[in-house]
Amino acid sequence: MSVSVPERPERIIIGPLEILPEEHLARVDGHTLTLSLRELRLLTELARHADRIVARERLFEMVWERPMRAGDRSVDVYVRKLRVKLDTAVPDWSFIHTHFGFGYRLSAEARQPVA
Amino acid sequence: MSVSVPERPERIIIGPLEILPEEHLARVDGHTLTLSLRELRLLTELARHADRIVARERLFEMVWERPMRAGDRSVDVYVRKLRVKLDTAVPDWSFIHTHFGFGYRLSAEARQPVA
DNA sequence: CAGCTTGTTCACAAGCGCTTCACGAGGAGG
DNA sequence: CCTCCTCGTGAAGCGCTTGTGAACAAGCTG
Repeated sequence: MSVSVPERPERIIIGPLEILPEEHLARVDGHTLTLSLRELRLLTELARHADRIVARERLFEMVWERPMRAGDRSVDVYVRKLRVKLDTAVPDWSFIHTHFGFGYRLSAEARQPVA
Repeated sequence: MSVSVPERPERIIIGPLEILPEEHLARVDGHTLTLSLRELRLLTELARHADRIVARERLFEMVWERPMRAGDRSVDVYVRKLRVKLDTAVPDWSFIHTHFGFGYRLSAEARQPVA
């Protein structure tokens, strides 16, 4: 049997980004993001593996909970949705980085100040 | 039969440079480098032979997994790509050193402070 | 039923990686 | 100093991967 330990709610912090998966909530630099279920789950899984590269297939399996069909572009499409929302909220940070041929990596990186 | 030993992932450290081949990841001084497959493999092989000179032909065979044709300049081209990326990330260190007529050697060396 | 949101899928545009060339600079040896 | 060979460097061509906008269907709400 399992003894239930009173677990504190998961709370992930990546630079100015804060995610509370149980609360379906993500904030960045004060702003609360309006994310759909898929968007939040994708962001959460990326955040749980922050600073590491996560393969598309792995991301898909974690978020969609089924194997990814070859050629499925869903992950890309949702990465884009997240990028747009994050970028709108905090234009001077970039979070989701593409690793060509491998997958994506979430890291908070300050962006070049505008010239 | 074989007893499976839980192997820890390979992790190579050369001064401020850290390489995690299985994760397709290399960091230097905190920054995650954006490397292509070839770049990462070349860097990995150089790093596995750190502080020793590795002949072009050997490098080519380890990275490309086929014999090198005479006159092939691929190794040089990729060495350059790595140098540019490393130098952009940490300008005050130099890593890949040319040994004329022999090959290349990876060592972390502090560079002259700018005049 | 009409209007909105989410999720999925397409098709095209854009970008990136790999390879190969070409030319110039830099060492080595006479 | 001259010549030959090695290495540094920039760029073009091709194919494949990723970015992006939009259409379409399903579900929810008033």
